[in-house]
Parts: sequence; structure tokens; C-alpha cells
Amino acid sequence: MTTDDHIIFIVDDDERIREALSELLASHGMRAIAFGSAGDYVSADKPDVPACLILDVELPDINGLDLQRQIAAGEHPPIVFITGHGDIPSSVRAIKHGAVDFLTKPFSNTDLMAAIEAAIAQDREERSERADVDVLRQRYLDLTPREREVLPLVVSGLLNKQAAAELGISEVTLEIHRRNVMHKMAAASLADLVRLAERLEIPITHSRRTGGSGA
Amino acid sequence: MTTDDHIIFIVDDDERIREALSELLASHGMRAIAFGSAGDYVSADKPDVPACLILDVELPDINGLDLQRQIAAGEHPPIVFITGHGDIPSSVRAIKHGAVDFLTKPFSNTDLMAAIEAAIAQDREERSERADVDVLRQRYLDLTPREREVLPLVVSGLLNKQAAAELGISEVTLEIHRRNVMHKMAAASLADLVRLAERLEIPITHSRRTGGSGA
DNA sequence: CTTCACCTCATGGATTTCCATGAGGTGCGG
DNA sequence: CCGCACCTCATGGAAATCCATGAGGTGAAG
Repeated sequence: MTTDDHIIFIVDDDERIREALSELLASHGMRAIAFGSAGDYVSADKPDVPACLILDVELPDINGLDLQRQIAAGEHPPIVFITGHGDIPSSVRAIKHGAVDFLTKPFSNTDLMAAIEAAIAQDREERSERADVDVLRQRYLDLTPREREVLPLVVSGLLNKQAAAELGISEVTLEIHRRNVMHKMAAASLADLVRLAERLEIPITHSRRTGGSGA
Repeated sequence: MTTDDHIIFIVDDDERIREALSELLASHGMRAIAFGSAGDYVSADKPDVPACLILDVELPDINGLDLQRQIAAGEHPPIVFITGHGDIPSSVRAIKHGAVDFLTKPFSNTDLMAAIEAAIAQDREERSERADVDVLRQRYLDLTPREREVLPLVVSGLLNKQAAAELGISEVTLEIHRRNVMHKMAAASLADLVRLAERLEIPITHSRRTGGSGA
């Protein structure tokens, strides 16, 4: 399944390069799709598997670096830049913005393959992480408005009593919301809920004082 | 206090460059210390304030990039590389390893100053973060061996009863350890303790199952 | 041998959480 | 107008946590 389990996108305006790369990748048992322009790549229907984008800096429509910035807004595969006329500021910018590598032609097959492997591995990681967080985010969306108010109070460490007071409702009602939150978020314990909330970047709104007014 | 609140280290074997940079920085109200070699920099006594390291790639003793890798093991200020004969692979490697920028001579004062500002700001961030975590780490070191065994079980979400069973001790004893942990770690609540443990990268050893064998 | 830190445990009560059952009110879409 | 989702609340008991007091054992350092 080496072939189906990931894919390499090639964006280069030079037909010969596209073919050469395609063949090279095929010889390594990798599936590849080549595009002649940034626009073709962006508008194409791309399979949803771990991938790597081999991107030429000089393209007919827009600059490769600009394309990088454009797609940076959403999800996109790690980029390996290739270029015939690279300069240092471009390479710095590319790497700073997350590119896996920046290769100048002529580059060795070894270097390219290493970069691709790294990119695929990275994408696999990122996808896995994204998938996890997406599940959480979906659960969070299943919460009712009130439950979304209760969650931050609970993970702040407030007692039910305190959280209830904060919302101006009875402790009983808050307990019910709290339990619903635990169920809907599929948290096995409060500790778990706290970690889920962290990953969802739910802010801590209040923090319980150890020695309060009571007792 | 612009002068004392941060410092710039310059490492370049060219005396003229060192002087020119020192003057430039002085004119911007920044304190700078210059070194003629990597060895001088490493062995020097450096003030403990937010800093930036302006590092020439070509040095008499060791390569700037190698120095970067060497000091990467410990704490060190963000690096801004400068070079007269830079190449793309070097710049890629430098940035990948965390350098703030990689400037080729001649570079504009504006570019350099921007890089330095960014580096200082970054160091300020990192130092603040490190200081926070150091406090936590110190508290963790104050824990007794047994308490260090209890902590991961507690933040895993185990009930006292379960954690006690895990350690083969009575629930009462575990409660005492647990309370001591809370006190020593200065955690205001369990939620707090979970977050502290996260920052200390304390692994979750067990995770409580919602509907267990009990009841 | 004494001191000290550490680990161990019990009793017992106050507080909090967990959970089920039962029930009333509001607002919106069908 | 009915159903449905949502928010609200009470009672009441089981379980768990929080906390204080009191106390015994071990091993290492002084």
C-alpha cells in the first residue's frame, strides 16, 4: 500500500521537470500528481491522504512563496521548495513559514527523497493531531450554550457551589450541566476534562483560591 | 533603561564589522559586547538578561552553524546570522535550527535592527516561560519519592482508592501524599495540578474508565 | 543512639461530588 | 398547539474528597 497511503503533488511550469520527478517518484513506489501552475494546483481535487507539495518557486501565475502564504491560511501539506534561481532571503522566508526544505537545482535525488519522506511523516503527524482535535471540537459544538459557560468554570477548578454562584443558578442545576459536559465531551475524569479543555484552548476564567473565606 | 534591560552579543572575526555593529547598536541605545571568535563568546561571562546573538558564519575557530548546534543543547539567546559568503543550504539549516534570521553582507541597518528586535522579543518570551517552568520544576524536586509516584496517578484521574491500590497502600496514606503534593506544588485545585503536571510533562500513567467494573 | 525525614495507617466528621427520580418553565419549529 | 431542546430546581442517598489528630516503623545522618 505504499502507493495509496500517501501522495506527492508537484507544481512546476517546466514539463520536463514534472516528468522527471514523476518518474523518479514512481520508481520509489510513490504516487504523484503534477501541475503546471499554482492555479491548477489550488483548484484541483486532491485526495485526502498524507501528502507533500513539491513547489517550484518560479511559476507562471504566482510566486511559489506567495502560494505558500496563501494556502497557509488553511490546511495544506508540508512544502518542499525547488528552484533554479533561489536566493537566500527567499529560502529564509520559506523555511520560516514552515517549509520542510528549499532545494536548488540541480539537487540530488537523495536530498529530494529525504525531504519528501520528512514532509510525508510530518503531514502524517499533523493530520493525526488535527483529527484528534477535530473530534474534540465536534463534541464541544454539541454542548448547549449553558454547558459552554459551565465548562470553563469547572476546569478553572471552581467548586460546584462557586461556579453556580458565578452563574447565578442553583448548585443542583450546575451539577447537571457539569455532568452533561463530562458525558458529551467523553471525559473519563475531571483531570481528563481539564486536558481536553487545554487542547481546545478554553480559557481559565477564574481560579480557586486555596484558603478561601470559608472554614 | 533601554540599555540595561537587554544586550546584544556580536561574534565576528572582522574587527571593522564588530566596531561598526557596536556603533550602530549604541546609536540605537543598545548595549553590545563583541567577540572575535566562537571560543571567546562561549567562555565569556555573559549577563543574564534578554539578549540576541549576532553570529558570523565564518569564524576562525569553528563554523557559526556548528556553534549554533553546540549551544543548542542549553539555554542561549536567539541567533541572527550574518555572512559574507552565505549559501542557501546553510541558511536553510540555520533557520530550521531556530535562527531568527540569516542576513548576507551587505545588509541594511533596517533589516538587522528588525531581526534584533524580533530576537530580543523572542528571548524575553522564552525567558519568561523558562522562569515559570523552573519554579514548577523546583517545586517538583521538593516532592518526596512517594509523592512523585502519587502525582501521575492523581493527574491521570484515578480515584484515591484506585491510586492506592496501584501503589499497594491504604487509601488514607494516599490521601496524605496527595494533599502534600497539592501543597508543595502550590496547586489551588485538582484542575490546577493537572495543568502544572502538563507543563512539567508528567506522563499520564493510567486513565480512568468511566464505567468501570465497580457498581 | 538520637534525630529527622519519610512512609505508613486509623478514626471520624465536614464538605463535595455523583447520580437518579421527579418536575416546572420558556421558546422555537412543525 | 404540540413536541422538543434547553434551562431550571428539589430531595435524598452513596461515594469520594478534605482535613485534623494521633501514632508506629524504617533508614540515614549526625
